[in-house]
Amino acid sequence: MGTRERKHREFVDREQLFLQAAREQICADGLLSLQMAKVARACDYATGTLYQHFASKEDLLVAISAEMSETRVNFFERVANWDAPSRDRMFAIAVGDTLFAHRYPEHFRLSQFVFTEVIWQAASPQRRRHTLEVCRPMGMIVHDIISDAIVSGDLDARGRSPMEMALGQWTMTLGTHCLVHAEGVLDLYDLKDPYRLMLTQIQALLNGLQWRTLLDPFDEQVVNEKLDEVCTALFADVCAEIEKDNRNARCGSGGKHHE
Amino acid sequence: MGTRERKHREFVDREQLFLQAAREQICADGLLSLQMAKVARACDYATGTLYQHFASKEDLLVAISAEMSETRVNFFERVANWDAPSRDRMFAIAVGDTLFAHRYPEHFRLSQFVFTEVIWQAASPQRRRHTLEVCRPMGMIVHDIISDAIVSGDLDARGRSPMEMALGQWTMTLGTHCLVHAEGVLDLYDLKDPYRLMLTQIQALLNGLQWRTLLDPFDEQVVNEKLDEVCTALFADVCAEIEKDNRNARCGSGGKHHE
DNA sequence: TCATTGTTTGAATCCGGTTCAAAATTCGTT
DNA sequence: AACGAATTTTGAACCGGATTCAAACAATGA
Repeated sequence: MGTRERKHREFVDREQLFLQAAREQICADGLLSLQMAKVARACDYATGTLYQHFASKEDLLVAISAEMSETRVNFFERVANWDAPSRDRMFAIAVGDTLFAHRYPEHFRLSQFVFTEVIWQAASPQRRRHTLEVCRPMGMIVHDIISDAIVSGDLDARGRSPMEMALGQWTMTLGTHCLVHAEGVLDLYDLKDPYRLMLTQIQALLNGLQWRTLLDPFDEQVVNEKLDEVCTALFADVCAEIEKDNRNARCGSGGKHHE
Repeated sequence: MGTRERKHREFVDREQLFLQAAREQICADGLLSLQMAKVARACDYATGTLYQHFASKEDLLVAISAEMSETRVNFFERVANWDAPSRDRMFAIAVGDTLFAHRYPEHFRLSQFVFTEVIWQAASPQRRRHTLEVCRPMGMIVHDIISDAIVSGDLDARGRSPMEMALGQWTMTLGTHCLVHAEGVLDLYDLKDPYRLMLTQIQALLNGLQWRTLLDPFDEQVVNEKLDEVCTALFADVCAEIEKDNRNARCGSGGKHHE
């Protein structure tokens, strides 16, 4: 009998509904003023029902972050399936992440908050485990790119494991996301367009790792060509949406920005 | 008459007292369970008095972070006054930060939380301004190192501003701090000793930027020598304290760790 | 000494997350 | 269809803790 399955599907759908509503509220009024009761109300359910799905407010926040991460993983997968030199794919990972950041500006803000001890520890252990599981493929894809690079001779890891080699680029992108969301910090030194600057620094890093083929990271022309190549080959749709959004500011999926 | 000054000094002292007590509570019970009333109580003042100093709980957290940052600035200053090649000084900045992270393990956890939109926006504008002001010298010191590098010919910035050149290392250290505090993430790929790995990646980055004199970032020997040089020349005291703490785990300034 | 101004106090208020007993619904059985 | 057990939903009550603010207190100065 399919009654158990139907129940389960309905449950999943409702969870989706809650997540969606919560995301919209965050986009509309900011992380600050997300309220459990409002989320439930918006979906025409009682507060208690919301708690059938999420052990706490923190748990809900982590769940949203995990869901967004699935989309992010999709960006990584595009790169994984791209037939291009290993170094270009590694670079494409970074480019994808900057596009993702543009397309879903709330994601890294939320993610930064969610990985904070206070929030992370207040989420349920299952939720934490699931979230890490969702994120794992991103690392694995990078891992595989580096393995390819090593076997193909593009990179000499000198006995380092692939993830050890990845750490520089990983932390650089992560740090850039942080910096972008740390209001006022970039202004201190009046830095513009941090993501573009990051891509230059990443090219420099890849050079420093002797990842073939080397290129001149300070040649705007060259880096822009690489960038465009990635955008058209892998992220044409995303770039188009970003273009569109530039007129018609949106966020997550629908709803107007708060202040 | 010095009565106004005395008043003011007492006020500053009391603020210090509150900050100290709050720091201790965070160390003892975690960020999670910091309570305004408890902090006031611990200092034998009423809750309201605490609110004379800090507009809100968030404001207090940001204030703690700013105070810790002053210590961090001191680490940067040691490097600023060090007579060594520009590249070694740039590297020393990163080393200093890893030592700082070891010495004050709570700082970056707090800092990550504090720069979160939710907390940052809930602090008073004055507090935010002051905090940024406290942090500014760190950037300026790095700025000056890079300027030196450029004029001395160690580095060709190719028209980039010093801070643009700094961004790679900056984000890499920042990202590493984030990663270290994102519980479970490093375990996913079973990465050990992220700070040490970061130093290797930074050397690779500096090579990629063509910052003279180049060295082999994968030669453990070479990097360790650089590392030791910085530790003995600039951070002997800190390293000694870290040694000591390794036996006798402490935090901030006194008080036992929570769970 | 007394009025004025400024500071401290902590009980009362407020807010929103969380709970849970009651109400509603579902489901299997007769 | 009717019944009752099991499950789900409901939302008002509960609770913890941040924040406020009127009253008490202390300092200043005329």
